[in-house]
Amino acid sequence: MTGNLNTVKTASRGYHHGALRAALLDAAEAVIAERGVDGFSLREAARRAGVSPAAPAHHFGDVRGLLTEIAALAFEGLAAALEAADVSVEGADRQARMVAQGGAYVRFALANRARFDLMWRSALLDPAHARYAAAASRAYAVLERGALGAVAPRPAGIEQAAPIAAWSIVHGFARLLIDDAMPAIDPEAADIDRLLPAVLAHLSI
Amino acid sequence: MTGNLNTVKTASRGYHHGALRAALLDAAEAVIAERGVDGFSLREAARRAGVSPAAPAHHFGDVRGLLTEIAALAFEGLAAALEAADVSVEGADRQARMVAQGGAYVRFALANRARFDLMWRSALLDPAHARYAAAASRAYAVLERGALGAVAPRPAGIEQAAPIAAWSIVHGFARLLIDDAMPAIDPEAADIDRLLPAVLAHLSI
DNA sequence: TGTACATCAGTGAACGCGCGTTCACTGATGTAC
DNA sequence: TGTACATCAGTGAACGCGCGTTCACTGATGTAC
Repeated sequence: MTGNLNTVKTASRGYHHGALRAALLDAAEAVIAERGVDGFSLREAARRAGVSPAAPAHHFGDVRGLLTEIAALAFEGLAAALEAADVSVEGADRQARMVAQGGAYVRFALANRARFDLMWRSALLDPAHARYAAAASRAYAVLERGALGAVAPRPAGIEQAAPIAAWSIVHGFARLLIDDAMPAIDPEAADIDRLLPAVLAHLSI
Repeated sequence: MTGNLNTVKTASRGYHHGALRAALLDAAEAVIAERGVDGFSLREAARRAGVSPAAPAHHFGDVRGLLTEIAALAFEGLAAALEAADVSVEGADRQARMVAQGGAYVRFALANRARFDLMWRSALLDPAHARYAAAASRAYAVLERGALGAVAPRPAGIEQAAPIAAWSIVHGFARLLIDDAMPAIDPEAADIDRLLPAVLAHLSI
């Protein structure tokens, strides 16, 4: 958790909270970060926001609504991180842009483990949620642009193998780290900074 | 689910079941396949095996024990699939072996979605479980051998970037498919058979 | 071959738990006139 | 500027639920002699 990203103001708190929606999002993010996605509960989030268990319904409908909102915010954060990485290598060739974006993708996942986990738990999310769907496809569009190059003509053939390959390798690397599948490597340490470029070097776009 | 893999015999069933351990594993696999990992419950597995909710404890200790056993079986299945793929391309070059194993990896994941999901849910599993740990590292060893080549001298440098790159790309591709992150692609259809080689073509080992 | 007995693999009722959601409600806010 | 009133955002108690595990128990099995 990176803090009260969603809290606009801390109200003096009478009967009406004033900024409960944001407070609930913050609390829920904290619960997920501490206990993992499986350890999340709506009641616990309400408890931390200092509010009755029935309160969240006014803002999010049900649990799924709250979780999907969080996933949407996470996708927006990922898209922004990818875009920033792309801007930072303006004018470079496709391979360089891909490496820059790939690094941003993995760094985002490691810095937001629980959030990243939630993003892909589709069983818990509402696919009809507009903001969520928009954010997810925006993130993919940014990634695709980086991998294909802004001016590369889209081959008329089947699916885009190049961006899928790029997405797959960074996603797989991030997931294996997050799921503790590579115990020899410490995700917190500088290992990643050395290993990631070496891994991405095996990808030719 | 591929069926009663674990059922050795169907006992006539008196007070003692006769093959309850295997029956519980089968039932648990069925529950996970139907309802997903999050939808699993020990009671439901016991119910399906026709047995009291206290019975599983005699064979697996607790839920974690049962789930870890299933994950261990899944890792053994994955290792076997990878090995079979490797044998089928005996003598070919590293790239060809990598593609063969990569295909086997993705096919295993798609044919065993819930099982594959469970394999990486480390929060639910017991890392001290001997069979599980052994099966997981065996699977990785097979993959590494395929990616590096049996005779390739291990570079004395840092971590093995090549096998990690190969693992990452196939793992990422499989996960994105399983998590419904690529809605344009139907994991069941022949799409995969066309797309996967094109994706793996971007990986140079 | 028969018998005593330890061990094993089940039972089923009960435990306490925390959950998401519903319900009738009430206090606060803000708008129309 | 004051007042009536609709709407909004909370309360807190209660609902029913299914869960994993514990417990004292009992029926079946198999082994020693």
